[in-house]
Amino acid sequence: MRQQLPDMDARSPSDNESPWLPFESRRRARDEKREAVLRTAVALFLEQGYHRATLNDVAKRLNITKPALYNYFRGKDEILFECWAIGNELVDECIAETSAGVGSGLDKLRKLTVRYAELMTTDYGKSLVRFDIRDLNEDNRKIVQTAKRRIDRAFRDYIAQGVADGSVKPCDAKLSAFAIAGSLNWIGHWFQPGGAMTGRAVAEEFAIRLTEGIATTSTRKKADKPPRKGNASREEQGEHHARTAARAAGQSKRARNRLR
Amino acid sequence: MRQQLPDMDARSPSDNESPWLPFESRRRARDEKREAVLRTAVALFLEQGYHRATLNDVAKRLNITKPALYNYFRGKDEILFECWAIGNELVDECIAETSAGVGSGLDKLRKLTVRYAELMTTDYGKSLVRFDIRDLNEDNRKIVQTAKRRIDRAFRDYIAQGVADGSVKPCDAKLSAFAIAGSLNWIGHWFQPGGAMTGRAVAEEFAIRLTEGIATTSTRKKADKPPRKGNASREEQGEHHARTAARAAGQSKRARNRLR
DNA sequence: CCCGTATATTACCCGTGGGTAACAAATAGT
DNA sequence: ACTATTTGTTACCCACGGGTAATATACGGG
Repeated sequence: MRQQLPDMDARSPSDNESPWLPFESRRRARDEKREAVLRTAVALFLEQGYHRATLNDVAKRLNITKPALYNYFRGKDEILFECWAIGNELVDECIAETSAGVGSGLDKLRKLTVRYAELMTTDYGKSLVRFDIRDLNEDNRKIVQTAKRRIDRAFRDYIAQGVADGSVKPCDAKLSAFAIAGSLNWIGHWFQPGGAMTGRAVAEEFAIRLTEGIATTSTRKKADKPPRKGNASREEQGEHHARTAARAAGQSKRARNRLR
Repeated sequence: MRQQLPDMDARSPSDNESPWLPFESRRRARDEKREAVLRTAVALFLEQGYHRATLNDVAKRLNITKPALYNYFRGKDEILFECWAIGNELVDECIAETSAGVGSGLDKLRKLTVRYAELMTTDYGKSLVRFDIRDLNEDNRKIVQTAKRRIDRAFRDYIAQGVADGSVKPCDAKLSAFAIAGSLNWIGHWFQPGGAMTGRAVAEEFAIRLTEGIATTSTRKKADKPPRKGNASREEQGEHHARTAARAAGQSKRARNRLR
């Protein structure tokens, strides 16, 4: 009786994909649905704010009803935490990649800055800085706090390393890290896709701007030509999607938070 | 019957002053109480977050009960807005003072940066960046958005002015302003009084650090000696308190938001 | 001394939204 | 086909907190 026109849903195979087509054909992999919930939730939490966004809103956007969400999560705060956790995995990958690479302290600082900045233009990245830690339960709050310290440590270590190898002017690593990370975190508050600049463009601009104050070498090597259409940046975009896919596949640990 | 021991309250004349001594002697200037509500509310909203902090909490901390708050405010969101408005007045004063002064674009940018940074270490300053605009009604939200644009404009104008007069390297004023203001705004998220550095110390460090990247002249003139005990900085502290007092007295416009 | 106004209290309303219970439909295995 | 399991649904509970009504207390002016 509620068989509303299937044409409406067949119109877009990967539009803003919800695995739950209105009522029928809801056979699908569990984890796929779980991730769909998180995608929708993080978007809604960012749009409306965690407290204004209700679970009914989340469910409605997925063509299901609120109690169905409880098949995948214990409650609202767990959804919040899982959204954050995905963002955190992405940050961890940034740090891991950067640390694995070669280069001076300044090089690594810049590399991390670019990656982190671009992450801040995505939903899961924003969740790292716009969600309120106090909405989590005791355990998860501790996890988040520890992770935040880890990120801060990464910035600080690269700066200290740069001071040691001469690529960075002598400075207070702690304060410099706060200054840089703060500026990057703030991106998560104002960036909106669809604006004048892409996330990648913003990231590259910020990386230069934020590090040129403490670098010993001048940053002004190339002219101000916009880095559009460079095959290098195109390649990196591909890499980005590869990373996202890899994360989706390798969510190993969190994936078995299942209970039932 | 509820005459709880007056010793407990007589112990501290200016401790964490609430004009409502437990039950008696509640004759006091109206505006003084109104401001006390705001002081308490902003502190609580920052501690707990706006949605977790209840009006009962606010009232309890003032030794009164929830409905009494409605003698001074129409509702919770108006309290939030008024807290924000005080912070905004303080910012406006920073901008006005800076614009009134003399100096190059870089000088002004630095001056504003110092003042703004220090403001971010205070409760009312934090309210500017930690309160969620979406908790306000339509009208107030517009006011806040306009004010935010004004602040951004100030940073941008000083940078552009600096580029024009040669004190600032040629750069995209918009992005540079975002980078600087973002870093400063983030102070409001991590600074806690009682830490290793005072608000003023953080402010001065950030002002140097954030502007040295775009300045044409090197910032490294004086050594790293902490600027304590300088008569100039002492004078500025005095000036700061004078400003605070002036604001308390001259809240002219908002003060007659009275209705009844 | 009495009354009006301001300001506080107690008692209450009620919308909201997270969470649960009971039940139904689809799926997979045998 | 029959049944167990998964995964939905509908209907409900109830704690919480913003907001209001009715009322009491203090103060200030005639």
